[in-house]
Formats: sequence, C-alpha cells, structure tokens
Amino acid sequence: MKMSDAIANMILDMFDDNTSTVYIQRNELANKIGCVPSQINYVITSRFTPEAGYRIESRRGGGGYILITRAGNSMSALLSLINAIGDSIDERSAKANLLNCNYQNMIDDKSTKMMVSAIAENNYKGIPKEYINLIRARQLKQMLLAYID
Amino acid sequence: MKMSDAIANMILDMFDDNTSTVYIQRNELANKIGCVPSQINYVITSRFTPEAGYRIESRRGGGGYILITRAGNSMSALLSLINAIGDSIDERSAKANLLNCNYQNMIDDKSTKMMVSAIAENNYKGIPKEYINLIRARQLKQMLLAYID
DNA sequence: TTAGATATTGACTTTTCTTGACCTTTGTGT
DNA sequence: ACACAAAGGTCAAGAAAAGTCAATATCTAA
Repeated sequence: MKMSDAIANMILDMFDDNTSTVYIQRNELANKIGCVPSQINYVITSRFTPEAGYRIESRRGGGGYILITRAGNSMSALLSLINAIGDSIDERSAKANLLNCNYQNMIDDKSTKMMVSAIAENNYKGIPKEYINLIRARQLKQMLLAYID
Repeated sequence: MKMSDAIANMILDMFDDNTSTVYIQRNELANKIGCVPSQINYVITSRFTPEAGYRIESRRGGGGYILITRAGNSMSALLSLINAIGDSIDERSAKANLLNCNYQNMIDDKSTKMMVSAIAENNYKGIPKEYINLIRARQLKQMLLAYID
C-alpha cells in the first residue's frame, strides 16, 4: 500500500467513537511508520483538509504536537437525539424524530427510510408488548450511532 | 487477435463471480500485454463505457490506479438475497451476508454499518430466544427493501 | 476502391507521492 | 539572557503514476 494511505489510515484509526480529536507527535509517528517526518505534513495537508471536515492545530518546540479535530457536523445534534431517546420509544415518536431529522438534512433520505422500516411496529409482532419499545430504542440508537460513524 | 480485444478480454477475465470491481495499474498491464500505456485508455473509453454498464475511477501519481466497476444487477442480487433470508436468520449469517454484499459494492458502507448495528444480538436481549431470529429476518428484509427503493 | 470507423503509437501534460535540506518555534538548564 | 535541544514547518526536486491528443495505420462496408 501507498505510504500516504497507510499514514492516513493510521490517523483515522486513532479516532474512536466519542473522540473527535487525535493527538500525534510528528517524529514519533514518522518513525513508527517508517517515513520522513515531512510526509506526515503532506498527508495532513492533502487529506485532512477543512473541506474534508478537519481542523489542524499544532505547536513546535519541545513537547510539540499536532492535533487533528474532525469537525462536529450534524453529529452533535444527532448525539443529543440519541441521548433524548432514552431506553424506550414507541413507533410514533421514533418515526417523528427520524422524519424531523431528515427534514433538517441531518439524516439522508435513504437512511431515514431504512431506519423507519426497521423499527416498524409490524416487525415486532409476536413478542411481549412490554419489550417492543425497549428493543426499538436500542436498535434506533445503534443505527444512529452507525450513521454518525 | 486485435490488441484492443485482447486487452478488453484480459480485463473482463479479471471479473469473477464475486467481484464487481477490477483494479489495474495502467503501466503494469500495458507492459504485461505488450502495448503502449495509452492504449489501455483507448480500450477503457471505447469498451468499458457507462452505456455498457461500467464505471471508471482512477488516480494519477505514485501508486495510481484505475478501477473498473461493473454496475450490474445489484438490485436483482439484493432481491435474491431478500428471498434467501426466509423468515428466520441468526446474527452470524445476517452479518456475513451484509458484509459480502458490501464487499461486492451492492450495499454502501454506511448502510451496511447501520444494518449490522440494527440486528446485533445485543439489541434483542430480554426477549424469548425463539423470537429473535424471526424478528431479525423481518427487519433485515424491510431494511434491504428500503435500501433498494 | 475509397471514405469512414476503428486501432496503434508516442510525445507531452498533469497529478500525486516521496525525500531531504534547511527554517522557525518552544522548552530547559546555566 | 543565552545556548542548545527538541520539536514541528516549508519548499523544491524528482519519481511514479495516469491523462490527452494528434498523427498514422488498418480494417470494413458501400
């Protein structure tokens, strides 16, 4: 694989859920991956651009570092929706929330359709009533998290 | 045989049943087959056209490449998957099917992640075992239909 | 046979990646 | 303050791809 891609992937891997900022030391990373330090800059300036939704901060000198922050798009809004769902939700309000997010362009059409279809009351037919809203809430949150990711 | 046809056949041969995308390096292929590199472009633009059901992506520069994707009956393929699911499916095979479709570019990355997350075993915790695979099958089919739509 | 379609070739262009030499900023010990 | 060490930054040269285009060459059908 191309060195630049390897570096980009390595950086991408450092973002996990709930961290939107990655801390790197240029020389250390260059050394670990086996490239010249300036190539880290190349990768950052060519891939982690503002257009791609990233912001860069850095400091030189002893203890220097590079911070890569991925811009929180509509992600934070979706995160608060996820929190708002709680551990139980009925079909009506789940659907209303999804359509609302879709209307505000936080979720694309296809994904909205998929989620609405997934949590339709019909799918849960047969299981005890009191479980349905619990499972729906779990699934909806999982799907939203996957969507954000 | 004409050089152009030989090149086209060579590319066609790279598609097997489970890959809808072929990766080539122009210079390498030109060298292997014994033609000038630009003839690869000629073959691609004259034979692997959108009208013939192909999509081309490429990158220049070091480590560059050309990707030829045959856009095909992904819809009908998904429909047969839906038919194959039946009325019950466990997490393992559901996930395997989804990842395979994703690998074959029948389902995009985000949608795959969403579906996999939605049908994870964990979400169904608490409900009687015998219902889980039934509900999962319903939900998976609904999501796939929504995806196709 | 000859005009038009299809193929072949190579010179030149553009994009992307890699490397290294040199620059600037910041921290630390005297 | 000053010198030195420890970072990160910049830039240009060159390599490694793929793209474009125009000049030929060859094939095919009327």
